Amino acid sequence: MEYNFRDIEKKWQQQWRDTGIYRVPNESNKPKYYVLDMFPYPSGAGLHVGHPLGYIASDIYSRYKRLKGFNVLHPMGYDAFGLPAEQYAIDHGIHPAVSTAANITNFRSQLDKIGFCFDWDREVNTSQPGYYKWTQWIFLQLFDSFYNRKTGKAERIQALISDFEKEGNSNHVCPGDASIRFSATEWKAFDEKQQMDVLMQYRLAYCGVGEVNWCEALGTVLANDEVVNGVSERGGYPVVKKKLRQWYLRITEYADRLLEGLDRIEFSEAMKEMQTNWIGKSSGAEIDFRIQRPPLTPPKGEDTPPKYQTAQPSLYNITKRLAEEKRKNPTHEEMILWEKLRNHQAGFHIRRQHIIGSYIVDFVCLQKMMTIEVDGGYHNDPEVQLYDKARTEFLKEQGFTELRFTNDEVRNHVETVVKKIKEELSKKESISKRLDSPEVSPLGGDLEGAPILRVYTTRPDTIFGVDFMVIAPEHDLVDKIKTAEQATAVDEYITYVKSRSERERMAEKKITGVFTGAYAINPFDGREIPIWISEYVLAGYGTGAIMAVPCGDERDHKFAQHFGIPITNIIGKHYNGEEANPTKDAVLENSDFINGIVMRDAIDVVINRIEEMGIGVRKVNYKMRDAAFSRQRYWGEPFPIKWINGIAYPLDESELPLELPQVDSYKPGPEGEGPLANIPAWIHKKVKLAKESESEVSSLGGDLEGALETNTMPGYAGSSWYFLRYMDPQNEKEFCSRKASDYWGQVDLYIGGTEHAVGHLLYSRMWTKVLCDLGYIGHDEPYKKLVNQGMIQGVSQYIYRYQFNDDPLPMKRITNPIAVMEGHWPTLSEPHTWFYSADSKIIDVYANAFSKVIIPIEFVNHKGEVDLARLIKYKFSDDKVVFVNDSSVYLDGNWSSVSGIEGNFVFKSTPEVEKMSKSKFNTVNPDDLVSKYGADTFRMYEMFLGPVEMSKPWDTKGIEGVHRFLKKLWRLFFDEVKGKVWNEEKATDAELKVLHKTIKQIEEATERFSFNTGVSGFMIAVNELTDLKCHKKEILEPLLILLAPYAPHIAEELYAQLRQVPSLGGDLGEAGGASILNARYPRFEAKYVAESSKEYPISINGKLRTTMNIALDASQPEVEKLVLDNDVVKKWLEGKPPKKIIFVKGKMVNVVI
RNA sequence: CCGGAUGUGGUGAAAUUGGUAGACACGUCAGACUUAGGAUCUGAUGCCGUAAGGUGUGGGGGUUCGAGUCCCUCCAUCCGGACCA
Repeated sequence: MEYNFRDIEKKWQQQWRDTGIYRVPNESNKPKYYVLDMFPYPSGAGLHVGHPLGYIASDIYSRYKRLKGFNVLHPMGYDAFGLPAEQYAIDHGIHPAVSTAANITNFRSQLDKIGFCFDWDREVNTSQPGYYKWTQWIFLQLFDSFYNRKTGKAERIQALISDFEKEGNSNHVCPGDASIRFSATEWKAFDEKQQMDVLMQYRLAYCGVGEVNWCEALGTVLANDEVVNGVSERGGYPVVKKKLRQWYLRITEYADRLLEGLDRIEFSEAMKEMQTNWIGKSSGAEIDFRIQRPPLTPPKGEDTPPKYQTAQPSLYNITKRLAEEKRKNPTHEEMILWEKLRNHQAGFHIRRQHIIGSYIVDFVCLQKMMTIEVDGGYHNDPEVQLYDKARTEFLKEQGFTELRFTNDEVRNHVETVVKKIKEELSKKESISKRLDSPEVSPLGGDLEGAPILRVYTTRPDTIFGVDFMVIAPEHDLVDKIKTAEQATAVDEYITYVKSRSERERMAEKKITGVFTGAYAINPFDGREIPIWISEYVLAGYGTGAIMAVPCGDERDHKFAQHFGIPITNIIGKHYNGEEANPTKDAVLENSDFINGIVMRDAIDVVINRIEEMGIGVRKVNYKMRDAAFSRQRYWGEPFPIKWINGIAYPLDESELPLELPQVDSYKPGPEGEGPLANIPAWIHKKVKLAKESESEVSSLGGDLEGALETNTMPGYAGSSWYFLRYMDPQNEKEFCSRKASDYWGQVDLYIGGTEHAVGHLLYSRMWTKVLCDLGYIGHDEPYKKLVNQGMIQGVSQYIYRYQFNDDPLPMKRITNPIAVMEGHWPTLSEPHTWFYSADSKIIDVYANAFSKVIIPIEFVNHKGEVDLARLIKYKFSDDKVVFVNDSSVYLDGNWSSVSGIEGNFVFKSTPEVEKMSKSKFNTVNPDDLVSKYGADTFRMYEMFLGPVEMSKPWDTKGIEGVHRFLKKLWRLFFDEVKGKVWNEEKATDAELKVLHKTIKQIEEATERFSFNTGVSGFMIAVNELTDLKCHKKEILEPLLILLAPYAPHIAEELYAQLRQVPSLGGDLGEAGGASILNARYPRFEAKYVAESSKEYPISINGKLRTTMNIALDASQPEVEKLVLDNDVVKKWLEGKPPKKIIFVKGKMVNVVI
């Protein structure tokens, strides 16, 4: 009876399917264990041998845990939305759902052949409405939430609104724009649109404006990897940055919790490091510098811009309405005072209800930088007081003095009030008089709302080493501070920067920049610091401006050297004048009040000082940006959002799933919008809005006409929560019942590649945290342990082609190094392409004349020899080709020797290890291997290759060894001639020892995911049992259970064979335990492997010289005596006594001479 | 440039805490059985050397009775990130 793996595997796969043995219940008294593979995208290319590596590892572990008595969840499904299917649809007109379904069918059949224990009843597919209904639902939760920094959790927008109504936003710094501040009164005065705009700045899923890669020629938006060198990958058309409305996830709010959570999960240090770097937390300070600059030339003509723009531009549309409102409805007291102050009555121009920053002051004299407030009774309200305090601080920071009067004072003593105002005004210097002085107030002159230069630095301690400032070319200040003399140079530079692609900026390390003409003032010593513009400062990070400290920062140093900016040394001998030294351990010099302090300690001193002075704040910064969450594509989840009058309203949950419409074309919409924008029926689709929105909209006039969102969600939307859906995949009422998620909890083991280190893994961690904060699940980290599988690389094969160039007769030159015998060269009537064997010496000699040509690996045998006949037929059937090695020529199907020596009629290719991919012709299809060797062999060989985490090249050769092992195992049970050979005899001690040694070894290897050593453990066991001629059921049955996770089919078959005879040891399995899947894992018993003696290695001075068999319970003196009596030891001692004898019980003996 | 990982026979690799380096396989060589061998089995196989012996885990240095393993330093390869103040 032979090992007929084809029949066996087919039979058991069918049987397992029929009995539903892989179905996992959500209720069980067994402990749970959740094993998950990273969500595959079902690509059209199908699987190659690299893909199942992780699945096999997780399958083995799942089966192992099941045998160990766990209720194991091990599901599989498809991340089915994505670009490739969309591209295929554009190219072939086939609906992505159709091609995706076909890919899935193929994928599934490939997986099935390998014999995985997935519970297919739990299969999910992100592109099916039943699934993406819940993706949309979660999006709505994100949209309806904000991150409360006070509690450190996501909370409902409604809670935020009620806080706004009570106290404005004084307790909720706006994450979208920290300068947005308003009181409860102001909030209430905002109209619907203003309120919604403000809320949008808080939502965890929000809409903003972002830059996309827009390709005019293709009329579409391209992904980053579709843009190569500033042009489109397909077609090579120019790509520009275009601003489009985009959805984002406010993941930055979770930066700290994402960092903190890393301490609680078992990811590799490398992985944690990557995530930490990506989040990029740094702490330092934001410091404001006043800017000094010669006055602008007075504006000419009619269109004089308003002279005093003090409002914060981003909020202007909100505050303006509010100010107008207030001007129209002044309080009684405000009117009284206004009548006394208007028209220069106080000697200066006074304005009322004027916007400064995001605040509205009652009265202001801009020339004197003085504000006047009239307090009503409500200012006793604590929240309003808090708001007033913030405002006073802000105004003070801006250089304003504030006068405050009560309503009573104004009503009853208005003349005294006016007198006081006049006094104060005349006391203060006018800003016009101080324009040239370094004391100029940042809000003065014509600085048009851009008064200060705010920089972010991690090194405030270097404040006295600042020799220049650098602002990003995109910085708002650029146009406002450039001087007339520098204007042309600045404009030219900006043009130059715009002309450069991001790639160029990164690739070339050119030092470029331009001086603005303006100076910042060092707040501590009044030094004038020139302000430069350079592309090395990024607009998106920190404040888009830096204080440059050349002696301590390499880039600053190079910049200073390049432009000849004098360098201040604040670290004495630590700076050598040649290159910057970024140390924190130097003692500061030339640094005023921090002289003599170690830099590390000075950081806090300076931050405290600037905070006292009100010119800066301690600040934590993150590299991480909010995650873009929309795509201008068709094949993704539609957003359940309707736009009405510029406001985004969520749809009612009853509208979910909001299904993708059928389209005729997958072409992008106008202006880079997604294909959905082409469908009027989509845009105008009648939908029900969420309840509150519905009533708000109707209260505004009930115009429910609007437009459905035309963006779709990105690929990672569905994969950010899929691990939850597996727990409760058929639930139509919830994304996952709390009961199910509480039972299954975290994914205990997550296996997948490193390529998702920062994308998927961060996003799904964030989603989990939000869902946890909102109370939908009970844990805030999705994956307890992560194992990264290495990549299986392919081995590509190359041959060498001779480049003809202009030389029509290369033969002579090329053949020169070979001793060619006269008349042996073939006579060619027309030009041929010449290929040279990898071992040809000519290649070394004329290296430049050759180019490498990739050939499919199936034409190369294991010795590296190319099957030329097949290669020519496949690849060069239309070409005239000649193949040459060092002594022979292959032409027209025949080899002939061209040298005196006998022909060596082989043609070799050069192997190279590369990524496995279709384009490299180096893929190996698992289906072929499974049909040739069987799934069990394939599974074990993938594991045998090496540690799962490690990348390694695929080499099909070794699979024979594993196959041989399974056949050898089979022969312990059945002989080809004799048939059944297994028996029920009592096992010997030696046999039991092999078994228990193996139990221990396999169990330990499996526990630590060392599946390669697990496989070799089985090989050793089978080799040893073969040597012992052991065919005993008592030994073989437990061995099969050990093997079942690795090679389930053969284990099940042999187990069934053994069980046709009543077992001696009683029933090992549980209810319905006929299958080995339900068997109980054998218990290791130390007594069977106990030894009484050991073959000790005997070393002399640490070098092994001999071994001796010594009893394990021998004492040190006994051992010393034995060892010194040994001939080899005696020889080395040469009669002298040893200095020392080291004896480690059970390990070794070392004699020191 | 920064960060991470990895360097062990011809190849994939093993060596759980510092204790017999190369287990287990592939490949190669020799042999057996065979009409045949791309089946199966047996033996050999790190390198140098006939041998005794020497030498050997990327290079150099260190700690130790003893280092693939710990420390320092340099080099190479691969993978990420890109000017993050």
